[in-house]
Amino acid sequence: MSESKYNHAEVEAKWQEKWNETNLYKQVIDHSKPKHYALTMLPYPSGDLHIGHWYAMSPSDARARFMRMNGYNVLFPMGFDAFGLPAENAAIKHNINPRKWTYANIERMRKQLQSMGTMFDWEREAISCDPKYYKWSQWFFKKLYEHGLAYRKMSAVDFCPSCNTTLAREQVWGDDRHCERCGTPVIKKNLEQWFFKTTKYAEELLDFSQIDWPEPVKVMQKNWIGRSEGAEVVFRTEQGDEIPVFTTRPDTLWGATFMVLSPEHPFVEKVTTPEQATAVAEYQEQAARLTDIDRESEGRPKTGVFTGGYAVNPVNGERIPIWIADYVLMSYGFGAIMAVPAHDERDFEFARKFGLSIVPVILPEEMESIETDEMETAYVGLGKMINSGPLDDTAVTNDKGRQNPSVAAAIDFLEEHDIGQETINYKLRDWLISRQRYWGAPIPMVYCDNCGTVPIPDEELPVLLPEDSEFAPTGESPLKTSPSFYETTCPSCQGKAIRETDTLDGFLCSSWYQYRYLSPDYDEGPFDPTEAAYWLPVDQYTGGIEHATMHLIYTRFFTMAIRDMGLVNFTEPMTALFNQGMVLGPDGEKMSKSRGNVVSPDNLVEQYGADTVRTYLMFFARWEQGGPWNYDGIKGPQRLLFDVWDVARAEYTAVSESPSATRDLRRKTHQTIRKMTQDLESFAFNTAVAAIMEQRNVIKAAQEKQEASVEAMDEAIDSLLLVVAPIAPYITEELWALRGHGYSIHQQSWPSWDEEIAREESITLILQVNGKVRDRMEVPADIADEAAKEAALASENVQSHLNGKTPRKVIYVPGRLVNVVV
RNA sequence: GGGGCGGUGGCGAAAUGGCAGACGCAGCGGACUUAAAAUCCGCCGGAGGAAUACUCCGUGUGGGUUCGACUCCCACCCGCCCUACCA
Repeated sequence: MSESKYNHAEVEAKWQEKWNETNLYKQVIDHSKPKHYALTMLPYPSGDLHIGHWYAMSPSDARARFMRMNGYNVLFPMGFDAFGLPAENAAIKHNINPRKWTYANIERMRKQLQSMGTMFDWEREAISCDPKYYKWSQWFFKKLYEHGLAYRKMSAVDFCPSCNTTLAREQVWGDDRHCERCGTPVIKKNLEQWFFKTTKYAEELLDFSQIDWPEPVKVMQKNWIGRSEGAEVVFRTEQGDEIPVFTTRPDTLWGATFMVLSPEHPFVEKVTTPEQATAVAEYQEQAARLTDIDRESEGRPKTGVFTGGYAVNPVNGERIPIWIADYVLMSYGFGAIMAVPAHDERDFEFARKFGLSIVPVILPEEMESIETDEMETAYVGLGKMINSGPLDDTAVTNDKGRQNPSVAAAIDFLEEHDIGQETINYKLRDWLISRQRYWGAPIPMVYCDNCGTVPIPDEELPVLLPEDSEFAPTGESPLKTSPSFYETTCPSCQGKAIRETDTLDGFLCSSWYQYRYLSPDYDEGPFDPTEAAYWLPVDQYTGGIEHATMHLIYTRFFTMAIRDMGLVNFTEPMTALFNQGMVLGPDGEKMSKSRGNVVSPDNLVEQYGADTVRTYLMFFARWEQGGPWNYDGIKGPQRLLFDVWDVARAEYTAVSESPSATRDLRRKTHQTIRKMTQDLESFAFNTAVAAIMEQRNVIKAAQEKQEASVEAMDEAIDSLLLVVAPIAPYITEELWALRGHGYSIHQQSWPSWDEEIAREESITLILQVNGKVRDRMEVPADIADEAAKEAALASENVQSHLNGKTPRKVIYVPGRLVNVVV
């Protein structure tokens, strides 16, 4: 049929050049069209693009192209999240300056991204390690500081002894609490660190009413934020120090028979008696040596030491011992608990082990009395309060917080007596943003003996990374090796001062990249307000679900914070989100360099061409599902595109034209347009490709038979090219031109369908008896209810399965089936 | 322990509560070819059956709702991922 085969290398090179020359993908403000800001998560420039990048980006690109053909003015930018650990570790390994290494990678990856045939507007590219970018990351840090959202404090942080750096909570992985990068078990270390007050927005972050995000992401964020309703209760030591605790069960307060402090609790030294000092110090040392896995694994027997000190239970004046134990974490609540062994498993185990007293204060409904000695485990169920003075007999239900009568009564009691109050506690912690690393944006602060902590004035931004610093980790911040960097003068008093030598967490840079894309060269502010007014917020975000609890919380927090500064006028950065699944390695495991199962697309792209690889990636799995990589099926999409090439170039004549053949072809054509529209709208790329294949099959058969009209064939081919264009942009552009249409196919309108033409004339009616298929027959699609039922009862097979019984009920499901019930 | 996602042919998968397996891959048989590749035609969940007649079984397991369940409900098993002594 065709003389020349499709040469993907030639065609792709040709159109890439033409697209560049003609600025086909330049995206500018156009008030005559509705805007659509399509955003896909930007990559780390840590090497080459792997198949996962293609899997994430080419369907996103197809969606953006689809929106453009549907009349939207689409912004679809790309950039590089170029700061942070992955880039730096790789640079260290290759013994080359992180900047040179990063930019070399960016060069390569940008080419690979272009070869993918994406419609990215490269004039909007933003690179987070570029001084003109991080100037504004630093500016935002200052803004957060000025608005009381950034503070510095001494803090025990997760520390990787191998990478020599602190880690964010999110960078500590796995059951054994290991370093995300190198797998080394994490230890604790105390350092002075900068934090952002993410907790201030904990409540608002729980409100998802303004966003159309996948349910799993919302649930994961909700769990991550971890809201608990309860009470803060102030206990007092015998020395008179106040020790507040958080509890979700203030109704068990009368059963608090001892207190437990975290070994790192600041009051430990104060409450410890001289006799116990040695034991306490030893225990603290031992706890500090343990990694969190050892401390936090649930099956591990409880350990702890008595401090010798006592506190007073504020509700009943009981003198209760104060212990320290590593099952109490400094990082949650107040780092101290009231222990109610009768009604908490952990406290029960601890009390039994160390012979501490157990006082039940909840009587289970079905019991007359509850005896401590007979308890084999803590009782966590419902019942009524006992041994609780004025609150005795209050009902205890399973409800949370004030919904529970006993909790409500206890809170009222606390507040009346001024010993505590209702509180909500969150698992969410403030965002630690200090990094003892070279490859990040320097934190723009100086420390002056006279003036204290002073921000760098705006006109002196950016604080540039020094070139003369060591960048390999030494345990100290690398910038401490550069006196020319840290020795400075105080912006306030002009006296000698020292710069902050830590750098910003890369997640800060990626919290606002969607804003920098608007105007990557703009220097009057972080983004051009004119661009922002038109494009923001992001209409459709796409990316992996693995970012559910870090990036996607950070960027929401960031946007809420800058909204409160008046920098933007919306709350949510991304209105809609779609999560694609992950392409796993061929072994079914997550791809990683350490596992050696990373798949490069380069060979495939060379052999099959970008269009085929794109089409295959969209076909090979449900997009939100992903799965283990294999390319066994790539021949399918390859044959599909070869066939498209052949049918679109065929000289077609209708040898024996028949109206019904024409009608059949047109019906399938319009059905395909409808299906493609619905599927691309809903990210169902795999069934979209299947629909193209069906249309291909129909067109091939029609060309064979030569019965459909030339007009119907032209319509079939042209609309096929249009609906395939977002998926396979090169081959369709070439064929569009070969068929004599104007440049470019990607600027055409999405084809519309006619329901009348798409409608089926006849259907296969399924005939069931008692829900089992017994016969089927071709009937007109618009068959009436009665006619369908009659036809069903007339069927021999149906009659034979009725065994002479009288139908009790006959159900007709229009267009589908008749079910005869006996 | 908590949470999320999933379990359908040899494989990837499809299916507003309505014909389970669309669309592909691989495989098998045939055509073309000196041969292979490519291409084309046919078959392709299991069992019985000469059969494109028909029948039975079949979407992790067991129940339930329904005229009808891959789909909804309850209980459980398995796999993957996240989280975890969260007071």
